[in-house]
Amino acid sequence: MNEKDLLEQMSEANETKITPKQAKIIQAAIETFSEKGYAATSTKEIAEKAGVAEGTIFRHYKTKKDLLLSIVSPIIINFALPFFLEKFVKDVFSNENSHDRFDELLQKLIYNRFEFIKDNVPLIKIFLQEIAFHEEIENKIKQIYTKKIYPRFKEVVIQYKDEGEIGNYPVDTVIRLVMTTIIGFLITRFLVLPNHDWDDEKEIHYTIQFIRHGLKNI
Amino acid sequence: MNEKDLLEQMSEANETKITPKQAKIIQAAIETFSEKGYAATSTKEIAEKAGVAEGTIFRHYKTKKDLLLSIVSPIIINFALPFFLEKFVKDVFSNENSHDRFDELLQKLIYNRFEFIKDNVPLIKIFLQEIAFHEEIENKIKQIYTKKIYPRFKEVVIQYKDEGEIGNYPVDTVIRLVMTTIIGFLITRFLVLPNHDWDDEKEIHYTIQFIRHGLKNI
Amino acid sequence: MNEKDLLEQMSEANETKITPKQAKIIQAAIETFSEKGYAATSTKEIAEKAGVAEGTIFRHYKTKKDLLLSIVSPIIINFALPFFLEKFVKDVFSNENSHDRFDELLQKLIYNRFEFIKDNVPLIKIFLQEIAFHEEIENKIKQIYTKKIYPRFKEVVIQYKDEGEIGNYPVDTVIRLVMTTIIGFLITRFLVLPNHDWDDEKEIHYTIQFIRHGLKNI
Amino acid sequence: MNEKDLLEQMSEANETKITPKQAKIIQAAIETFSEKGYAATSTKEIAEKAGVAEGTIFRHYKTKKDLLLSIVSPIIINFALPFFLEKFVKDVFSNENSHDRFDELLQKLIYNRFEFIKDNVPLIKIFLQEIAFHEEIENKIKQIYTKKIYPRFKEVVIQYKDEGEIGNYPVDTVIRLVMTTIIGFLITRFLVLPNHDWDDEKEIHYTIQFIRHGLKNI
DNA sequence: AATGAATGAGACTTCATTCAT
DNA sequence: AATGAATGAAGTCTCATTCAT
Repeated sequence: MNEKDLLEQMSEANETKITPKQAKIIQAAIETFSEKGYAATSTKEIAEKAGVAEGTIFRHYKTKKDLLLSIVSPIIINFALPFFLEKFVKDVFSNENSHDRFDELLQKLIYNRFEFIKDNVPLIKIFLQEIAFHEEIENKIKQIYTKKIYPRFKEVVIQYKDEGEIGNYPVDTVIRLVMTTIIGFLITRFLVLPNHDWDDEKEIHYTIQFIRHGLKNI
Repeated sequence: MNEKDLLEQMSEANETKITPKQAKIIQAAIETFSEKGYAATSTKEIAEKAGVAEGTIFRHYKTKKDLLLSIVSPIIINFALPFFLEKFVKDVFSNENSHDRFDELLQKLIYNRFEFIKDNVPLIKIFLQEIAFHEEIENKIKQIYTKKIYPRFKEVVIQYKDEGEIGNYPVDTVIRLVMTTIIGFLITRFLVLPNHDWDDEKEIHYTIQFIRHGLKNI
Repeated sequence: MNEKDLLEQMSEANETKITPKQAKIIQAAIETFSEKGYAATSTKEIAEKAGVAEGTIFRHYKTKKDLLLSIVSPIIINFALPFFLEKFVKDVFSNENSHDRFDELLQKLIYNRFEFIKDNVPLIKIFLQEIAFHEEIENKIKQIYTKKIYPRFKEVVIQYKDEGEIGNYPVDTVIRLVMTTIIGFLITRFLVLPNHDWDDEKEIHYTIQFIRHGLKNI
Repeated sequence: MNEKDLLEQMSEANETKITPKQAKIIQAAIETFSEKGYAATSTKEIAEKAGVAEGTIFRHYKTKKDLLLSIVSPIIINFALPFFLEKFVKDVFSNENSHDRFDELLQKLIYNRFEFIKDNVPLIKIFLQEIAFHEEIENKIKQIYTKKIYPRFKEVVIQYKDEGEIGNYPVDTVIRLVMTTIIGFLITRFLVLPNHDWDDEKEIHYTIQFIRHGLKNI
């Protein structure tokens, strides 16, 4: 059910089929926005990189900002995707051994988002740069966070606190610490030092261990 | 000794005394860059907000970018300030009880940076936004990190590993996890949710506990 | 006889039967040109208002200006229509009582044009706006005026001067005063104050009286 | 007293002294707007004709429309100028012979406006073209008409009706007929047939006679 | 030191028109 | 006949920077 909601939200752009030139425009825009930032990118530049007349951009997107939003909006939803799925919460309670389940959850969460970001580095870059300056983006993310991500996260954290996997931290603090650590890792990995010689599996393993030990009461 | 180096580096602007108009320009630039981003801010806007003629800006700063750098450069150094001080490392080894010393170090580190950011939110905002697009800034920070911050941090981590305060993580991973957690907290606290009702002391306490437990071997 | 000439001139468009889409285009064009002026109206806007694709307009009219002329040309002829008819002059001399005849003529003239304009306000608006900027329109109207309207008008005025209904004004001055007063009334009535609470019959009556007394010698 | 009001209203633009380049821009804009119409005139064209960089136009006028309004607004007031003066009404009642006074009034009115238009043909052209499309202009003229011109005109007409110079027409009809005739003459003289070989004095004389006889009861 | 008029390059956007479908 | 994607020229406007005062 929720998945349908998702698809509806996502396919605003898809309803009108994308022409090849339009695809090239999007491609070029992502590249350039990501490299130079939205404000410092000219539509002329995008047009040239896309091999299209400048006017063509404005056939498909009323304004330059429209183009930005049509690029950024989908990632917000896609990034939050796992939290939309019923499975997410169910999975958490499926295994008998709570300890292993927590481990598994963190692993899934990280690997999932890891793969997603890996395939969308430029988009993530644009997204992170532009949240600060466009209310539309900020609002959308806030809405998705408070309505979808936060409540599910909370449920799960409370469950693990009850089972003793998480120590006596306030729920919100737990969420903050977990998200901060995961997002921090991903940003370091893909944006700050993408060219560093990473052993991803090991690094993810350490990160999970860090979180799990960090949250445990002694 | 090092402190003198620092001041020298910092006071490029101070050598020629800052006129009142110039101060207003800097003030206005910080405000506007922070709100709208460097590229989306016009010098006209800065001039208006500063109550100055457009030309006056260019009397003090050759280009708009010059103005940006004159604002951003000092924060890089200031943020790294504690690591420049000899005291930093010495302190680490002063206390007999290694456990308490580690706690104290983390506390000092966080409180220090906490106060600094608290007083410089708009500057930090500008800084974070613009590293991505200006090589000058990126290079400066990389240089300071690799020459000043990283080596000291490494020394300390190794010491605590020897003393058993930190478990069997690779040094670089430890540094990453610690920095990520601290910076993540500060960004959440001051940029993502500045208006949230924070109990700073408690939150800092939890964050330190999280780091310490997270790094410990079981 | 003359009427046939007229129709021929008018039905340039009619020869190729007007399709429903074309009719909608004309309708939309009249509306928009009249509201915003020719130069400020975009073909896109016309297409949208007509519920037609942009390209469709150019299937029927080679250029935007073609569309304008196809709209404006007919009104020139239609407005001058009474003067094309033989009847017009004949009527003038038909009645025995010259005084009543003059009255009747003015009445017919005004009522005729009154009804015509009433049914074509937007077209008249376009026409008046665009004469100033399009030589084609200006030339067409000048030609019709000098060849059809002016000579007939002159004949009539001379006749009434002979009969003593019009005083010792130069013929051209008489024509100017009469046209000015009639056109002035119609423009005031339909363009300047269309929403005023007009008692049309009375107002026309006064206007005729004004003209007749104004032209009479004392 | 009223004259001061007038000057205040007029000198909005004059408060900030006009630079030579700005004067050239206004000059060029009047010429081009008058020839091709506002919408069909490009700022580039104005800049070229003025010998100025295109950007200079926008230093002085925020938008192209601003430029138009700064040109058109003064003529509205200037055209209505006589009606602002106390003298206007006083004069009307000064002469003992009401017949001569009415004649004199019409003469003054026409000659006054005649000279004004003679010196401002392009401006009048712009004004007439653009009232239809810009609410700002329409509102301003409506306001001045209803507050300044109409009430004075009414006073005068009533007075002359009392004295028997004007017959049994409704006041509003009288005003309409007089204005229509005068404005109609001026437009014919300067806009419709400016190159005709006019004997202005004679034509004005006839026009006045036409109005006076037209308004008189028999 | 400060001003603000002026600039030319270039920004985003609109437009009439064409053309393959 | 009709569409609508695509275009390139042109339109309005913004911008960082210069320079005479």
